[in-house]
Amino acid sequence: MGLGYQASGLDDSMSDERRGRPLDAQRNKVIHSSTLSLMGEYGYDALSVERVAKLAGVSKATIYRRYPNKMELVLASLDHNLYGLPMPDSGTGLGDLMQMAHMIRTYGLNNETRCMFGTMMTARVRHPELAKAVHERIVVPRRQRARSVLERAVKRGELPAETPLELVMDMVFGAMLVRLARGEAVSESLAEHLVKTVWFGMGGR
Amino acid sequence: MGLGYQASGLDDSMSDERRGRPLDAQRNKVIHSSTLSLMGEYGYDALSVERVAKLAGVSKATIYRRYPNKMELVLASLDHNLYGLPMPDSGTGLGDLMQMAHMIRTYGLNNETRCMFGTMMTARVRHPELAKAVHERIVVPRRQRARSVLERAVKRGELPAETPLELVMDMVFGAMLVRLARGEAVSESLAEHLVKTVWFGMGGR
DNA sequence: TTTTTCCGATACGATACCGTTGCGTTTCGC
DNA sequence: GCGAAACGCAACGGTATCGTATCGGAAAAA
Repeated sequence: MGLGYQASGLDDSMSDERRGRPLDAQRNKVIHSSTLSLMGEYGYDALSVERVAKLAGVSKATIYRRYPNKMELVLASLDHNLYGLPMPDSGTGLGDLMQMAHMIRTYGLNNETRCMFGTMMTARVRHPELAKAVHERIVVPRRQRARSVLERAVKRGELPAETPLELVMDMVFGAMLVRLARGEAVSESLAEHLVKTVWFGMGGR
Repeated sequence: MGLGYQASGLDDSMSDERRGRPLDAQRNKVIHSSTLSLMGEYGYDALSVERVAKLAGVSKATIYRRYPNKMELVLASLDHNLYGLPMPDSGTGLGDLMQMAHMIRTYGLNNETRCMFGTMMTARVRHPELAKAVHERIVVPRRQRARSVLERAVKRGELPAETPLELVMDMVFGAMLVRLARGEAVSESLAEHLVKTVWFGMGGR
């Protein structure tokens, strides 16, 4: 993408040919995680570089030595702190979908997700590149995984070939998200009901 | 509640006993609509009173003469600019649900909705009263209407008595919302597919 | 008519944040 | 060790915003 800070030698894969003391990789991590943590608490607008520095126990100059501005700091943090995405494999499509719903319910319904999604929605007009980045680096991978799972179900003949898979995922995640937005819990039985409604409503078996 | 500006005589229902020139009701309207318009464009954080004043063609002092601070301005604007909520009545529960989905699709999938919902999500930690206000004054009335429609369908025997009506609404609106968040359109046929999936998945007839 | 209050304009202080810079110190490659 | 660059600290200029205050003029109640 040609981001400025990469030209400064931050790129991991390339050998650092600068002479003096190198950037401390340990500090990169704490900066990234602090940034994401505050993003999940405040959202982009109310996130300040000073707070990131304080939380990370790092000087502000140390941050600006790595990234030219706040936006690049956030974008880089999004890149470097992606958790793993385990592929469910219960043997049946319905079981897989249920497992994914369970994972969302367990790990995805928290302040971070709500704030990150809220930021993505609010930012679309004023900070389109931020919205795009959150979408590409957080939303897309998860949707891609879900799509793979559902495509497998179609191949198995558990779902009709013409099933709009996008809609399946939108219904499951969307329903959970609006409850998260309202601050309401998603019980295990509700999640189960949700998945079954979508699955059988789509003609699954 | 004891809001400051009500003590200043802004309360509509009570007779204004102050002596001099009264507040211009015409200016109230333009201030409220300007506030909501900018809320739908920027979100709460990036909303500035100066911008509201400029858009409304009004002095900043005129705003602060009415509301003690930015938060009260936004809360009051949310109160005073609620559009009507027509009740669908197509004769069948499925038709009603379809009509509601159509209304959301036509009037609800825009920048304002996205930004307002995003603000509600992002604000929940730092501005809980704002999130609560958006919820109570925008979300709740719409959900109440949807619930009434679905309860009628249950009474008619078109939906099982034990149907979790909350979930029905969450699925329909949630699926549309996540598409809105991603900036993707909701076609007429997709909305139809969505509603039918929920309806028949829930055991409707 | 008198008095009270609104209104627009404008300036103001306070605060917060961005991004930059300088300095003395520390760490690392060579 | 030497030199180069990172690091923490701190200060800075610039900008934006909040909320207050002051002013002259206009409007409307009393």
